[in-house]
Amino acid sequence: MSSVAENALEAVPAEAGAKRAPARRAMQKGQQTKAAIVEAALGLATQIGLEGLSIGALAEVTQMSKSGVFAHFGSREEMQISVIREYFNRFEQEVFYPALHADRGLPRVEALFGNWMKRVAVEIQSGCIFISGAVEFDDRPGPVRDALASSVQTWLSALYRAVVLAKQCGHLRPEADEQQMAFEIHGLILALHYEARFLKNPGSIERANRGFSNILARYAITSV
Amino acid sequence: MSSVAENALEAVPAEAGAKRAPARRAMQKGQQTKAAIVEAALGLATQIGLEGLSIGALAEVTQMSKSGVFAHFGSREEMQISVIREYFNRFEQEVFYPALHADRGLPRVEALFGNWMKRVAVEIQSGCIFISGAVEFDDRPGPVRDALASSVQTWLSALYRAVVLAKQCGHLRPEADEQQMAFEIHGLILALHYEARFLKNPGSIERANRGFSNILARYAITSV
DNA sequence: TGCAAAATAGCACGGTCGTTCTATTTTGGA
DNA sequence: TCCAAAATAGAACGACCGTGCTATTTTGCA
Repeated sequence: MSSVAENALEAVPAEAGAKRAPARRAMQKGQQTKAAIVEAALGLATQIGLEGLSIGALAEVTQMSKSGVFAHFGSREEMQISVIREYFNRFEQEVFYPALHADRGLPRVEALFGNWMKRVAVEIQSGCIFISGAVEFDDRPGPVRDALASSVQTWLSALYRAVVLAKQCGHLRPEADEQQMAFEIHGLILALHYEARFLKNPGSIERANRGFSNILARYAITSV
Repeated sequence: MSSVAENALEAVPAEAGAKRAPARRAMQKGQQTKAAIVEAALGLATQIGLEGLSIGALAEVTQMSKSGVFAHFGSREEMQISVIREYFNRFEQEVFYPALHADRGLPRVEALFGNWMKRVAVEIQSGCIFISGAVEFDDRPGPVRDALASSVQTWLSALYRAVVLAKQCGHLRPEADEQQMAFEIHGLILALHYEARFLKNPGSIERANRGFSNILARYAITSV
């Protein structure tokens, strides 16, 4: 077995107690509002970053009072963490779970990368919290950084385990280094985001896809 | 010839007029102070980002008054741009120029990457303005973004031209795509910065170096 | 050495920030 | 329908922000 975290993509704990509501009833008014706030915050955060988020701006967008918004979280940090959780959940739904329908091994790795690419292609316009947040919090310890880092690690570990599985299935050369391969894939996504979103270089998406083909050509068994 | 900017690493103009001082005399007091402020600002900006820079914090660090600091720039944006210029100059001195001593072709590409790696290895602790700034300003048009983007483009173009030269020297396979190669190299640097600085994953430097070897193995002529 | 000019300080302004405290309104089960 | 509890609003706070204005100090050539 691998030396990396076994527990997959269910890391982030569920909302700390969750008010002990009678199991499963329709959402209370408060939670609906909170969900709407988080939704709006997510939209803002992808564009201007987690640090750019402010209670005041959020209140304006949601047509509420500052204190009304604030009361749902108790602190700005908790609000940021809620946004990270929501972002992570959507990432999971959009990128990770659908890829599980692909066959174990190389097909699943390709599906993971493909879904990731689809998402990043959209995020060229909207922005990506995992990338902007990493820069904002790489030097700032605290619960927000922890939530962010654990979300990212969970996803990267899932990718890594898919690669390990591919090797176990005999789809990769025996000398292939799984961590190395995951690292190089990560680099392609980051270069795409950087060059397309910041530099606005055209053709970045094609280059990322070609880069992935190159990686496959290096690590995969060519003729089976 | 290539379709990318011909003019190399001397882009950023020299301080707008430069006060028309009688040619070359010892630095006036004001310029010394300004240099000291920029130096301090550079240290702050690499850690907390260009957006994290504040006149007040800068005044505290340099033991000056807010207005004293402010007067040297006239606006916060101009101060940020000064920092970008200084960062670019040092990057040039440290990464680009020394590599010109290497022979044209693959040796020079290797030197560029090697110097870049040396710098990023340090920046795992201190931070990199080209990376954090890209995230902070990818959605914020204006002179700061322009200064940043043009600095980065200048450097990436220099790298690209070195790759083109390598191909012209016959060091690369004829089917090698120079833009593609530069893109993949950029990805390695970004992945290194992300995984080492934010995630604190050990072994990232080695992985970036191995990634570069893999790229060379793909694009370079193996036996000459 | 004197004196204009440059550099720096001090202070105040209007604005935004997160947060707290205290009403007021709304909700939903008994 | 009533009423406690939950949700929301409103106002105020201290802190920091960039910037403009006016002294005051320092500089460096004549």
